[in-house]
Amino acid sequence: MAQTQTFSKNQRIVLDIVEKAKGPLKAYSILFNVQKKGINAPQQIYRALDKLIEAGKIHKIESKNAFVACKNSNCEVSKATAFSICESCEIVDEISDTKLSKYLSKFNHKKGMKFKRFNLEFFGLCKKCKIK
Amino acid sequence: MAQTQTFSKNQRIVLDIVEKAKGPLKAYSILFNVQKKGINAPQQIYRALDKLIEAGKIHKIESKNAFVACKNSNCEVSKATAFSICESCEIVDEISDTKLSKYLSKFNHKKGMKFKRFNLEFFGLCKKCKIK
DNA sequence: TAACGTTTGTTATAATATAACATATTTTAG
DNA sequence: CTAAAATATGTTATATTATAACAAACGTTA
Repeated sequence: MAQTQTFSKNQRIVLDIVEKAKGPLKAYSILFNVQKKGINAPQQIYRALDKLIEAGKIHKIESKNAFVACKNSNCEVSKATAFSICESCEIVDEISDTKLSKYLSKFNHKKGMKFKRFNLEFFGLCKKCKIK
Repeated sequence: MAQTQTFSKNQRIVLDIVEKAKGPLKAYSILFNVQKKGINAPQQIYRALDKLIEAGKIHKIESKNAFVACKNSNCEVSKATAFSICESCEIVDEISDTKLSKYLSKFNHKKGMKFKRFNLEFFGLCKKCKIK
């Protein structure tokens, strides 16, 4: 069941910025965006991001050290994420493909490791950048 | 055909360290390890790593900012990588599963993006850490 | 209301990565 | 062979990303 989560002031401010952004945001770019709202230090951003990631509201694009809002409204805990990243324009899309997600969630390592979480990042050229 | 690649002095030094390591190494830990060999600056490490990654000899574990030697001798260009990472002891294994690799290589985004490369990172607890 | 957990604010610093420039070395082509 | 081009090196400085540590405020809840 989709539990409505309650966030603190700073957490709401950060989530709001990331949700309104067109693409992934870097932590320090979030910081510059919220300085007028009284947030002054990186710590405050990273702390909020940590909680929001835990809650599945935000994902980290590891290869870019950047953060995006979760597009899958049902993705309460970010334990199965996949993204497509254009190497040219750097546009990032969250992939929500049930088959892919199921396939990977079922995947188990030979060496007896049971996976709790995965992150998949695809790289290529998006439609627009292919043409150029 | 497996083309034998030739590497420069610094590239060989860095590759050697990473290949001999038991697990992923951080760039600065590589640096400290090679200072006796006359490499003094991070630049030199990062430059060597870049080339080695391009050549598929080394992969970057994005979620850890660390580098491992490629275990798949046939993986000349690192365009399809998958790793299992223990969240407790941080041990990292390169997964070489032909089916998985084929499945993901064939995967295409709805939005017309053709993928050239992917990186997949699974997280969980390894056998040893599950017991503890 | 006291005790506890969580969030905030703040200063400082650690860790990761790149810029820029001067040389040197290796490779390629004429 | 040799000039030009490409690749690699060495070096200093700096940018970027992230965490440590501590004090104070807030908010539950027992």
